[in-house]
Amino acid sequence: MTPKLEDVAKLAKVSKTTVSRVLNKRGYLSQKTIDRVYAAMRELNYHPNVVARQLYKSQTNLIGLLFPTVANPFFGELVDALEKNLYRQGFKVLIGNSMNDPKKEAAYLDQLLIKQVDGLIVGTHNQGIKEYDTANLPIVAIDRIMNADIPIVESDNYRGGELATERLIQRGAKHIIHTNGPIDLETPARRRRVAYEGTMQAHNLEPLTYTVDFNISAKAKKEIFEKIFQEHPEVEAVFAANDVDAALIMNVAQKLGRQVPKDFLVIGYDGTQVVRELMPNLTTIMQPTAQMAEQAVKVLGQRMNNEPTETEYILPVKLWSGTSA
Amino acid sequence: MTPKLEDVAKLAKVSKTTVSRVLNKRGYLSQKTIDRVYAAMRELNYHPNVVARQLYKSQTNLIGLLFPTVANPFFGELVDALEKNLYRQGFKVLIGNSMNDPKKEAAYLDQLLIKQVDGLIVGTHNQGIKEYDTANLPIVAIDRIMNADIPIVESDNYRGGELATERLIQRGAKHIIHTNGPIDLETPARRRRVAYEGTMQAHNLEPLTYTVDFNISAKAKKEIFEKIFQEHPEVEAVFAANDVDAALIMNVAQKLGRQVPKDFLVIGYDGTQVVRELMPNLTTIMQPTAQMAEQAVKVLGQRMNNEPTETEYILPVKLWSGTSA
DNA sequence: TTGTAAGCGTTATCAG
DNA sequence: CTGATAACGCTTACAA
Repeated sequence: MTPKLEDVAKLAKVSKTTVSRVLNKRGYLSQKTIDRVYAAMRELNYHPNVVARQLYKSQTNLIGLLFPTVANPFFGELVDALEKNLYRQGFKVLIGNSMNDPKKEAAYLDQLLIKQVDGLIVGTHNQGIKEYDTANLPIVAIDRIMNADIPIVESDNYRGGELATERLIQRGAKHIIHTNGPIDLETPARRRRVAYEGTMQAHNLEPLTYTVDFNISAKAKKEIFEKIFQEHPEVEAVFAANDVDAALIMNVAQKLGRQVPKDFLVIGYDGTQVVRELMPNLTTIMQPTAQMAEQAVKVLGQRMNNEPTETEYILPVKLWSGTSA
Repeated sequence: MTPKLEDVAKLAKVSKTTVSRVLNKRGYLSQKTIDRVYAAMRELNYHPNVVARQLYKSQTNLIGLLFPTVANPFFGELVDALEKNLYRQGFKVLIGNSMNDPKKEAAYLDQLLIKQVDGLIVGTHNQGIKEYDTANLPIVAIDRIMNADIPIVESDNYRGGELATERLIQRGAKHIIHTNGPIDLETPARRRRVAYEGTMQAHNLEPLTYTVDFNISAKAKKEIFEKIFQEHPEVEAVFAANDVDAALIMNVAQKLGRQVPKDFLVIGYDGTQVVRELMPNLTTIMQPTAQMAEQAVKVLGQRMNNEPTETEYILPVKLWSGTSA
């Protein structure tokens, strides 16, 4: 079996306490003892058992990350940034891709709450999971409204909606359609819809929002987008809920003979690095993923130390100016 | 503090053993006792402490995933699929984005080997990390050669290289350049280079491979790609190491006045779902991420049960036929 | 059908 | 400077 502290102690002819002291560099120790212990460790290829340590300290140095799926570039980039920040602080990352399945999310939660992690960062879109309320655990939400106790880190969705809409108007479009998630979801992304509608009205234009569930397949989405063109042949521009949707819309538009940007404009949302590399011509609103991650980790740290925090952190967005709008 | 087993036992007026039995549905118990215990649990909002259980069982039900970064769509999709499969088997996932930093990879390894995880799935590109050799832990590699003890799951890189090269030749290109990672890395992706070179020679064409480090920035990559056109103005097609590189190359080509596919062809590699949605016109080789994930998890399971496994699993690739080549 | 007690591998208190 | 020993919260022989 894997050697334990006791084996090292025996081999080095010292007590367990001493080995533990060497391991944690605590207290006074003679150099001779230290050397003997290290030698014994090497000889046995000893590695301390983290779980035993976790039990005693009742902390795991693990942070849970609950997101829809890292297969989506936005969440992939965000999770990557979170991991980087957490690693720097000595935390490792336990990841759960709830994939919009409330059952899976609740199951994860149930298991993570159980002292498996020291904290949680949540960015899923599911609603009404009651476990969050009784969760006796520091939590931070990213782009998701949970309950009054849980601080939110988000990008400036209102400004993003405004920027996108203004861009399309400024480019000469009048019939502009917006796609967004279900209206009943209490997500900050809803503010984009509000911004879009407000900006349209301020310009005496008629807002029109299509609801597109994010869980559905690309094929189903495309059908909805085709309907947009059928039901509103006058449409000149679309402000999409995210970049993948924007790409799908461009694709549909081109199939229907619309040329971008000559007679149809598209603007996306998220603007991750990968998407900017794959489609540099797609005009989009960039969410500041790096700063969001940094802020979330910082706030989580404060929560874990019982320091006070704000309830909401709003980070600035930027326009990525391509040729699609 | 959070309630423990003992508190539940006291409240229900039974022993710790009984509570544990109820919790694990083991042995014979009277319904009355069961009900009393459940009631007590609810009253205290009790949740068992996983770490204590982990210590006793000396297993964590955690699997470590070591990959370069989930911000890259290929690894994002792969990690997503791995998580899905592992979750189904009752495992949770601890993730490490080594980001091509050998120090970080070694540090992760050091900590994960320490009884923190029950198994490891590795897909990083770093070389020469000796910890893997002494690792007393079931490991499976994805698209990476580690050492003789560690089974590899990969897609059919040779066939992929062949398919891509043949496609370009069949489309009429003669001056075809291939980009690939450093030749000294013992990665299965090297077989693509071999396949490319073999296929070219079989058609009496001269192969030419440019080495492009994957860790470098998009900007640095673009400079290398520009050099391709400068140094080889006769180039008619590029078989890129991956889809992101393919996109960058297309971008550079267009900036230099080359029209795709009229006078320049590009074929990518990976063919993840997101990329196919964003750039449906990009011809590429699709790696079977879902099957690779499933196979890796299956093999890891066998390893963990000390069952014999093959040393190599090669899964079939497919061509995604776009318009870029 | 239920309980007692030992043990999982650490750390920390206290004594020397 | 070093060593017994209890404790972290759970599971499981073994006993009753």
